[in-house]
Amino acid sequence: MQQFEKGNKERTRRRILEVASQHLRSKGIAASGLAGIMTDAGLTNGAFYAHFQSKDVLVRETLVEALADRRDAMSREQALETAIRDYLNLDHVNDCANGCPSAALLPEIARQPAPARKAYEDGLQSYISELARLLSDDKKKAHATALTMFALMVGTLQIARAVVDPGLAEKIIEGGIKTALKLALSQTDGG
Amino acid sequence: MQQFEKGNKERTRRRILEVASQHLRSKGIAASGLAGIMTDAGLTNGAFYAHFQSKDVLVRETLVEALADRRDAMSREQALETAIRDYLNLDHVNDCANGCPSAALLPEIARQPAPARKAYEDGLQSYISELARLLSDDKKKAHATALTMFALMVGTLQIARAVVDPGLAEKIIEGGIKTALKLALSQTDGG
DNA sequence: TGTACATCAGTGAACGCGCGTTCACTGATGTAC
DNA sequence: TGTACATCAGTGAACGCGCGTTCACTGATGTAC
Repeated sequence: MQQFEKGNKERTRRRILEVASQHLRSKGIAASGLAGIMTDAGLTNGAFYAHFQSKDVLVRETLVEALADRRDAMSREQALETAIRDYLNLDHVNDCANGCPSAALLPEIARQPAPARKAYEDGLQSYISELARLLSDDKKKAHATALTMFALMVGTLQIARAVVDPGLAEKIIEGGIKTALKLALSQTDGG
Repeated sequence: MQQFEKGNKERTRRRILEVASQHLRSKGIAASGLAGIMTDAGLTNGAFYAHFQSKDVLVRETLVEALADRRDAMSREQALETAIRDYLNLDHVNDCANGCPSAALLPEIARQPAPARKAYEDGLQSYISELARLLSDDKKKAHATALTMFALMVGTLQIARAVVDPGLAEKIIEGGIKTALKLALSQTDGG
C-alpha cells in the first residue's frame, strides 16, 4: 500500500466499476474475468471482494451505472434527430466498450438473475423517458413510441456490428436513421 | 458402441448440431460448454472432435444451420402480418432455445472471428430476402426496408426478454407489431 | 465358411488453463493515553 | 512526545471447478483371401 487519503476506497470502487463497464461491454458478461478487470484497474484479484460481494453484484451495479450515464447524456440532448444520430453512427458501431449497454449486452442481460434484470428494466425506463421528452407526442404515447424507436436503434446497431462488410454496416445504419426519424413524424399525426 | 448402420455418423453430427443450437441460443455462446452439449446429445465429450475441428467451427456451423432453418420457415410465410406476428409474440419471448438466433446471440456474434460473422451475414441476407418478398415494394427498396424492419423486431424481442415485468414485455411486443406493420405501409406510398 | 486384419464411431481419463472465491498476511495511517 | 494497538486497503497464494482439447483404447462392423 502507498499513502492514501480518506475516501480513497470509494474512488477505487468507482475505478473498478468503470473498468468493469468497459470489459463487460466489449467482451460480454460471461467472457469477462474478474482477474482481468482488477489488473486493468491497477489492483490484484484479491482486492475485489473488499468492494463487491460477487461477480453478479458487480454486473448489476455496472449496469445501473452505465444506464445512468446514458440517461444523463440523453437528458442533455436537445433535438430528436441529434439524439438519433448520436446513437446510430459508425463511431458507435466501432466502440462497443464505451457505447450503449443494451446494444452490447441485451441477450446476456435477459439471462441474468432477476435482480440484474430488474435493475436493467428500471434504468431502461429512465433512459427511455429522456428519449420520449424529445418527441412531440402526448406524454402517454411518447413513452411507448420512444421504446419502440429504441428497439429499432438497438437492433440496427447490433446488426451493423455483426456483419463483416463495412459498406453493408453503413447502409444498415442509414436505413435505421431514416426509419427512426420517420417513426417520430408518423407518430405526430396520430397514427 | 451399439450396432450402427451406414450414414449413422452424419445423423450423429446433425444431432450434435441440433443440441448445440439449443444450448447456444438459451445459454449464449461463451456460457455453453462442449461437455454439456455432448452429454445432451447422448455422447461423451471425446467424441466431439470426430465431428468438428473446434468449438469455433461448431458455433459457425450452428449459426449457418439455424439461419437456414429460419429462412426456410420465412419462405413458407404468405403474408407480412402473419410473418411479423409469428416473430413478435410471447411464445417466442419465452422460448430462446428454439427461437431466432439473431435475437439470442447478436452481440456475441459480433465478437466472433470473421468466418463466423461472414457466415452470419450471408445467412441473414438470405433470410431478409424472404422477408422482403412479403413487402409490396419495388425489389431494390424492399431489401433495405426488410432489414430495418427486422432490426426493429430483433430489438423488440430482446428488450421484451430482458425486462422482468411480463405486462411491460407484452406492451413492448404489441408496440413492435404495430410499428412493424406501419413501416410496411408507409413504405408502400414511397416515403 | 473361416480367419485375419482394417475401419469406423465412440469411450473416458487426462492435459493445462483460467475461472470465481477465500484467506492469512502486510504495511501505512489513525487513535488512546 | 512516545508507545501500543486498531483499522483500513490491498497483496498474492491457494481452493475446487469446469473449460476446450488430446489421446490411447474398445468393440462392433466391413473386407480380403
